[in-house]
Amino acid sequence: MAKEPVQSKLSPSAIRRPLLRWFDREARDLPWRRTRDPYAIWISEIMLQQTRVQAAAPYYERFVRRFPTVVALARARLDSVLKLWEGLGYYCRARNLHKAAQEIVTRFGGQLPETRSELLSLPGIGAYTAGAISSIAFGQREPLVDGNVTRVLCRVFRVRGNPKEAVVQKKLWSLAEELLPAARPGDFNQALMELGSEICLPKNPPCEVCPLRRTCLAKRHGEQNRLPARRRKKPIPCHTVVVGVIERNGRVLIDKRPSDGLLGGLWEFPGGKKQSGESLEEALHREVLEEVGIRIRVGDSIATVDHAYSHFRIRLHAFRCTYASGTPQCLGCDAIKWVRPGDLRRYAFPAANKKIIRALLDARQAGRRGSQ
DNA sequence: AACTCGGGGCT
DNA sequence: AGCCCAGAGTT
Repeated sequence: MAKEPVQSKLSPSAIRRPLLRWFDREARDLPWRRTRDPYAIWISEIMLQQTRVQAAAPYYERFVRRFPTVVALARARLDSVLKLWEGLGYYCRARNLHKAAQEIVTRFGGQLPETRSELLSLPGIGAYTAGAISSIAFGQREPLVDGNVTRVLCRVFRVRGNPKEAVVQKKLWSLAEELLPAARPGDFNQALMELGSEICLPKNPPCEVCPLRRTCLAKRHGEQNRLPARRRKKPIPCHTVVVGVIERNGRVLIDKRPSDGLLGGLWEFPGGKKQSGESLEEALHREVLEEVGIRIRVGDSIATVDHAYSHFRIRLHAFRCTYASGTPQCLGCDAIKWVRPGDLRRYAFPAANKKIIRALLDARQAGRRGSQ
């Protein structure tokens, strides 16, 4: 007995033809669509993981200009890769990219592998990215499912389960595979994502201009705003964080975060989470002593910054401090350094720290003007 | 299956 | 104040 198709109600060609025709007419002119270099396409796909096109585009341009080949990236220092990645988020992507480049040199002679399974063996390349590179860069008939494709398929085929569940995921991948044509698989995959990004929006999609308006089952049932099924999210905690810009002899102290974990490999000002019952100043004394082993004097506030991460948020208080006593040592970090404020730009900092740096340099500039 | 891991733009 | 984004890796 032959295996039954996952969804036989809609014929593949009823979706392929209008979708590809629409894509040929409406596809955005994106930087990574102007190249056929698998290396460049790989870079773009890593940058686009959980990241909007508009956010990734300028990073992509800078990155491929600075590191034009696999070999150039493999030879680069990780710190310079992180500096180029600064502000883009999910910094493990930069570490995996660097490591994968070195593996491509040693295992594949510097050429990106073409098969899905070989691509999957590289760090930072999962199911989606393996499908994207093999189909877009190498023209192979490999499906992909991302957030956009999930929304499109859940609506067109009226899939009502929670897309986070494994059984629903499996169904979506099966649908994507069945729809995929042998000709132009890369364009078809991009067309599905483009539709999710431009027409099949999360809320109030403009179905009347959608190329799939005649086949979409969600539209037929008026359920396009209820699919895909929403998952409830837990409330996220808010932490109070305090950091010190510690000055000594015209330099400030920064430390490098451990390479694994949150914001790994980036630099920051010493500090940490305030505990309940503790004042901001007490917390700062304690955290600085625990992290870099010195005693400080706490001065004026520089800035207070609210910042949201994926699964928690912080209110960050930054204080101007001066060194008091003790020898700086690397207790809860990978490295420490005294740097001139003007050299802070050379180091990769998290976004919340960048806001502090800006406030710091602005105040410094104002001080100079005032003294003249 | 549930967590961890950023940052920004839109509603 | 959530929601979502061309997801991957770990537990």
